[in-house]
Amino acid sequence: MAIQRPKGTQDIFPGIVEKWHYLEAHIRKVCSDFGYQEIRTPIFESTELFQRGVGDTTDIVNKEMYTFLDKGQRSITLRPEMTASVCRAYVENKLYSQPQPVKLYYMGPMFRYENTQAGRFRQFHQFGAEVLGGEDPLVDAEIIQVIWELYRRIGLRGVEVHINSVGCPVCRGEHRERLHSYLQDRVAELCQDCQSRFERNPMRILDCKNRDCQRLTVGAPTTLETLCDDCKEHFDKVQHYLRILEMPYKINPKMVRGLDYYQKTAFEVMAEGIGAQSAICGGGRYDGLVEEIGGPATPGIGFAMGMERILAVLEKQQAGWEDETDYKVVVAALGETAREKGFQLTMELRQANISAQMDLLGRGLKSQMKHADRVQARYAVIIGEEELAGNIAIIRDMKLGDQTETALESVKEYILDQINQSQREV
RNA sequence: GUGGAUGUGGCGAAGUGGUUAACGCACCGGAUUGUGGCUCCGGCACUCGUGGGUUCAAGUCCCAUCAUUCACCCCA
Repeated sequence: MAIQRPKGTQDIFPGIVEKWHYLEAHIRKVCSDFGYQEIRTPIFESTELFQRGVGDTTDIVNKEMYTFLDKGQRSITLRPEMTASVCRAYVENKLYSQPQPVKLYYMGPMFRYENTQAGRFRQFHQFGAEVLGGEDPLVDAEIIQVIWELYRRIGLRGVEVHINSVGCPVCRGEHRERLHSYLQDRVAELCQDCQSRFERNPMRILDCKNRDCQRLTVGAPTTLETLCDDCKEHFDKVQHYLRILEMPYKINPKMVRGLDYYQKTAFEVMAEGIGAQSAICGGGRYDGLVEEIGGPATPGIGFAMGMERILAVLEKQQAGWEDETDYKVVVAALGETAREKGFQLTMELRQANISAQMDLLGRGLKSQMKHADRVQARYAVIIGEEELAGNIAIIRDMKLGDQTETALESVKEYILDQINQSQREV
């Protein structure tokens, strides 16, 4: 049997790749408008980075990493997310000595060994942004605004922003105690996962999807109820700023994100109509992370969004992307000498930034014309023996169906004129 | 890791045990020996996912296996 692509990966080819270009272009523009600069980091890193950065209790580290030993017996992992990498790069390159905060964004493939389903892949793409060195709640509001503004520009509708505060090391202890005593008597009724969470990371029991667990946590203390003064003020201010920007959001006290490094603000964006995996973006504040991986104490916040999922929502809405008006030219030449002339002409057109193609298979005129139609060429330039003898070419407007003759050396000028004219009409 | 669904030519899709496995689209060629989009004609299946089994006979039944897909967990 022929070799096929690994499970959970995809080939993106013409017809679809244009949608990626569309999304990527908007992402770059929004980031640029907000003053974020692109960072590119390695696709693989030391396994230890993710173990420490993402957290040992997470599913990502426990069961989803692509980890292998390289020939030097180093444990290497294909990045499952990029926040840890960005923080590593920040520390390693001493970006903390540059003007703060450092505002970065990235796009690229991530890898997680999971079973696939709608909206879930083993190699998928994320766009994300991170702000390092800024602890003001205004930073939180700005970064959420980046997300919202992108969605506004690409016309994404039907999404909800959920926010929450999961507290900080100061107030987590109290929450943990109160949650423990609340659930103490009913631990046995929790699902298996939550029974182990009870000791390791009880907070996450709150957003367990198991029905029994949801029932048991109906009146359970949320992190919001136990926020320390600092966290509470921070959360209030984030909301205040979001309101100033007239950004709609919902407070979801039970949203506790799966990664260990989050504290204070956490947020998630949900979409409908793309299957069970409805989270299109997630993020939060991670003030202890940079220190955790060996850097100076540095506040940080960021998000990541799944580009496949964004495209899925756009597809669902049938929201398009602008058609690029591309004036393609196909040069149809017959006979060796004409083909040589045509080849030169094709090059000239391309040098003038006109998309031009020529038959490469030595086909007959009919086939070449048919091909010109198939590739939706606006103009066909026909050069045969007769034209060659008269040093002319036929220029056929494929859309209007009429054609004229012009001197061989003025073909380029003629087509440029035509293009200019029709652009003025539009 | 767990559960369900599916697996016929490039794509979509008939086929409910029995001659050379429909059809549509796409692709290639021809009908005007130099001109597209419509029409007509023709071309394009050495594994019906793979391997076993049942049967005189299997794409059609059974088993296994692989793949795809949806869902659970979790996440983007």
